[in-house]
Amino acid sequence: MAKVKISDVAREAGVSLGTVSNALNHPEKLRPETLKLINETINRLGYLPNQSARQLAGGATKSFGLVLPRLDHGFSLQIASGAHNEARKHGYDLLIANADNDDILEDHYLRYFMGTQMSGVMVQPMASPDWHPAMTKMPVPIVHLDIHCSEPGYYVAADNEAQGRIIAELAIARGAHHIVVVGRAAFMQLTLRVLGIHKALALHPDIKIEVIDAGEWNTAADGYGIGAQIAERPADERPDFVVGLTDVLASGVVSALVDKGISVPGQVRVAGCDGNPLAWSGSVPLTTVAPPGYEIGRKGVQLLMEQIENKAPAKIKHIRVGSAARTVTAVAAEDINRQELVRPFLLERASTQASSQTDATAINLGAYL
Amino acid sequence: MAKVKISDVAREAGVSLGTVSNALNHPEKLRPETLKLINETINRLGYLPNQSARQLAGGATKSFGLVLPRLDHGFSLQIASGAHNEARKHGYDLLIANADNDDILEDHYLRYFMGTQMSGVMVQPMASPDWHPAMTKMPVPIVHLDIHCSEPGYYVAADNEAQGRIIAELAIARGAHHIVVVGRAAFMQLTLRVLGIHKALALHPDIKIEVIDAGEWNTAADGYGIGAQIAERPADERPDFVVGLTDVLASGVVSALVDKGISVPGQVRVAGCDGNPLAWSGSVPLTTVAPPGYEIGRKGVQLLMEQIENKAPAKIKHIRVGSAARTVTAVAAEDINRQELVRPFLLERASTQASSQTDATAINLGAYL
DNA sequence: GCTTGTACTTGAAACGCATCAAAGGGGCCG
DNA sequence: CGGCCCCTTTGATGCGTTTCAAGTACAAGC
Repeated sequence: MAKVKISDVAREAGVSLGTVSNALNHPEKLRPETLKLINETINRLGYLPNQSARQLAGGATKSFGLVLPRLDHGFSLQIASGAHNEARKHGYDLLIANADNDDILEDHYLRYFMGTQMSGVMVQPMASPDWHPAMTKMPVPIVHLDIHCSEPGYYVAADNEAQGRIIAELAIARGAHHIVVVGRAAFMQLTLRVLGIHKALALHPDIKIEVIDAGEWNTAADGYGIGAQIAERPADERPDFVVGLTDVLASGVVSALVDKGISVPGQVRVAGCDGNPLAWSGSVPLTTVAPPGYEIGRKGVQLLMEQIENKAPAKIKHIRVGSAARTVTAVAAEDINRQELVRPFLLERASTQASSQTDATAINLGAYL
Repeated sequence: MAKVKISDVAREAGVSLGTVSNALNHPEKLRPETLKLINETINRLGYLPNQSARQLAGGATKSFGLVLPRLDHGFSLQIASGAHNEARKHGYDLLIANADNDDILEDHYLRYFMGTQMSGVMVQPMASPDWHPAMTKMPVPIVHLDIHCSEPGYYVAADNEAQGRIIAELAIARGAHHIVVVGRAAFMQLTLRVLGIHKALALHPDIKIEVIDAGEWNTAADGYGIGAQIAERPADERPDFVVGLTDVLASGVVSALVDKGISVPGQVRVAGCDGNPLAWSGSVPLTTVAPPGYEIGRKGVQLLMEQIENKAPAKIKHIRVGSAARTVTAVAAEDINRQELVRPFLLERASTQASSQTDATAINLGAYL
């Protein structure tokens, strides 16, 4: 089980140590026979280069780190997917760490990546990174995703506030009088969505609004619990519009309401945020605002590449991806034939996602609205 | 931007290099004042230990690598989640790489992790690892997830065949005459599910079975396309039971059928596999077989720990997680009140997942059946 | 045959850190 | 006051690479 190292290969192949190294990193410098001989020896011996030593000796490797707050959040996955594809396009590896909704872990992995000679690091932070300015002065390019930093630094964010506004305007268009927002707003992004909702509703003081914390995990079960609680209220205290800050939450709410005999969207309308594909397929699609996660991941890597290639000290650079609020609101105000809007969108989205062209916050009108 | 290293900290703090190293790795060996002084200096200078150098000098670090075929597959996420929690419990980090359905990438990341002085590596392989025996003889503990290896090596797998059998038995219990299985069976796991279906149906030669490839990505849009195709068949060539090898696929199929005016489950019943939470919440939950992904990830890490602690050369060790086929079939044969089965299960699952007790393949009976 | 050039190959010097044997310092006992 | 022991700190050594200046061999040109 003793690990075979480069010197073993060299000895076995009868060449020098540096030559084996060249075979690995600059094969064009070697005579074809030598290269072939070395490669055969490598395979025969089962040699695996020690990445740590490579990184130590050679400086940064071509790989990026991505710290995500949670893996089971569809939106984070879209980010990961976009980042992955863009990174591979540039010949970089992407390593992902799950911070598991834990500030300390997030910080831990961040430092870990920083110290691993990664070429760059991306985070989708749980809180504003402003409280931790140390991170922005690191010797490794870093990009914050899905969040706005006031401090200097790179970030690319979706317009979460716009998403909230869109949802609120939908509610207004539907004649809502009492809106309940479900979700733990402890996450910056969700907070901004709530803010957007409040702002849009500022012009409508007659509409009552209520925010209910859904517990730490924002699961379907949490949504179900809150839905059940809403269902049990007397009719006049019951909202006529529920916004799940997350598709999974919204979905859970719908389950509970339906189970308790409340008609959706007859008595209560429900919408979510995230654009989870499962949410808008099935026989009864959920209405949902889809932030352009794929695009955010993509742009994040592009920003990283930019920093690497210019080697310039990170200047302030903010990118804000898509806020098709106007377009979408116009659409929402009309009464759409679901079949015409939803299905093509479902299909179109799947294909644009593959070709990664999508740039705007999109909305999908489902049947619960 | 020059990186500050351990010697800078040592000089600045007026102590020796080894002392700073001790502050990082064996703080208990230092006098509290010294420790405090060093920590302050570290923070003041913004020192970040170079992980590569640490690993090189100190041998393996406490971290595991996990290579997943895809991130947007709910099941893989459950694995990641289980592995993550178990790893953290032992004080290990978990780094995830996305192989993006690509054999070459999978191999690439595998080698990468192997060479990074990871303490252990896990893979959820796309194909049988038997074709690549080199990997099983590596100097790093490795565990294969969700797959059966005939070769010596460690693996922990769900009984995919049993899942297929369960679905098939459900179909039989529902009186199916013509079953269509939707999905790309190129993945080992899906192949096994198909195999299970075939085996269960072997006793029922009167039931017609058909497998339709859903394209490379197994997306909702793929499912929608196939659903549409099914809907357009003349009634007598149309199946009365559709199995999506994936929840997302099944969900897409349902969308298409409903859109085309085919009643579900009136004319066609639909079921999926994976146990995606979104699939079984909403107003119309999807029937789905849930392999114990969380548990697989957990057990995977446990196997890794076992290898590390015993330091024994990897002996053959196979773990097969859950196959509650009998129980479930019995349940399926009856006509269940959805409210009683589905909702409690939804809630219960969410909580057991948190406490990671779930061990068996479970099934959720939805409304499309 | 000698020079110049070309095409490879060599091996020593980092890379930043953990380790560990050894040295230092202080307290206690005799 | 010397000896001993324990607690703390030191710094040289090596981890497995990459890199690069220096070397070798061989061919072509004169």
